[in-house]
Amino acid sequence: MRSVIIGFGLLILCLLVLFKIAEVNFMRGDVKLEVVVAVAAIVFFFAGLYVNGQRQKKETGTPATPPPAALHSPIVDYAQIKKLGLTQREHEVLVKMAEGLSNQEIAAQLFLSESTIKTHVSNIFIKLDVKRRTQAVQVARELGIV
Amino acid sequence: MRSVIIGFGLLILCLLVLFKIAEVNFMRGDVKLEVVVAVAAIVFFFAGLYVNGQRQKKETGTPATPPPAALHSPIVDYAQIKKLGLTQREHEVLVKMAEGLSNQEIAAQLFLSESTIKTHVSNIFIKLDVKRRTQAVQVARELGIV
DNA sequence: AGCAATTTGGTACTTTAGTACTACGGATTT
DNA sequence: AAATCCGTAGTACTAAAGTACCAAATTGCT
Repeated sequence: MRSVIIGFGLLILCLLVLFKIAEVNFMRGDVKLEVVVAVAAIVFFFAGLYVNGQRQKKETGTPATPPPAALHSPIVDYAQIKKLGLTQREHEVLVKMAEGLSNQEIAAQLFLSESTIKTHVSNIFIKLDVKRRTQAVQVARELGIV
Repeated sequence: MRSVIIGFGLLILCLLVLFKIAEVNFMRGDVKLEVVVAVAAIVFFFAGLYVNGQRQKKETGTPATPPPAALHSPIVDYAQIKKLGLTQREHEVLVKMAEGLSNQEIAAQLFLSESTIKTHVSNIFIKLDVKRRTQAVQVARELGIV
């Protein structure tokens, strides 16, 4: 968390510096508007890539912090998910289910119909070999996929 | 894949339009350089986020170390239980609920009728301030009482 | 281009969960 | 002794969950 704040601080600082440099050069007529915008675009594009990359790293494994009795651990065992044959969407629904949401609430959060959620839920049950959602959550926790 | 191309095409189109609008307005002095750059920065930042998100979706397989994850935490916070006003029986039912059992199954295991379990479950919901059993389990885990 | 898997959505149905009461015996407290 | 809490159980109802199908559009892969 601290590194994220520091990182962002540095990024903002760099951008402010670049900004000033660009402004000065632009006012002198050395640089065109297009170039300034393009540089900003490229920098932020990669900033976006980097930020998302960092976020994904946490979910991909890397026991950065030892188990502090974490509740919904960010450590997700993707190998296990693959082994079970769970799809991206199904896993997404499973996580929402573990958060205690109803089918209707999950549908609203994912901008889907309740029917779709029910379909996903049923498929999850088959793949996890369970009969109820509470059981599914229990198994999912045991397998480290939520 | 096609949607990505279409999306990028639209994005580029929008950017070109915005670009021209910005240029015109900028030349007229209506808009400041900062605003133009900021808009470009924000758009590309989210574009970066989106692109990485799509990319990550494909790489689901990760040979991460399966974290055994001590599920059945034997550490139960009795002070918390008391604070919530949960009785022994209610806590007992709550534990069974967290194990993914149905009301019927809990009734069978505790040699009670399903009606009794329903009564307990309803009282648990009131005390935990939740609406569904999955939510109750989630809250119970957070509070360390299961 | 074509096939398999994924995602989304639907209908119709059964089952389980949950709500809102009531009631009663036993234990504990006042 | 009266009041209160706990545990038990019931009825009658509504809401949600779950099952079993089907179907169509997308996407991934070859």
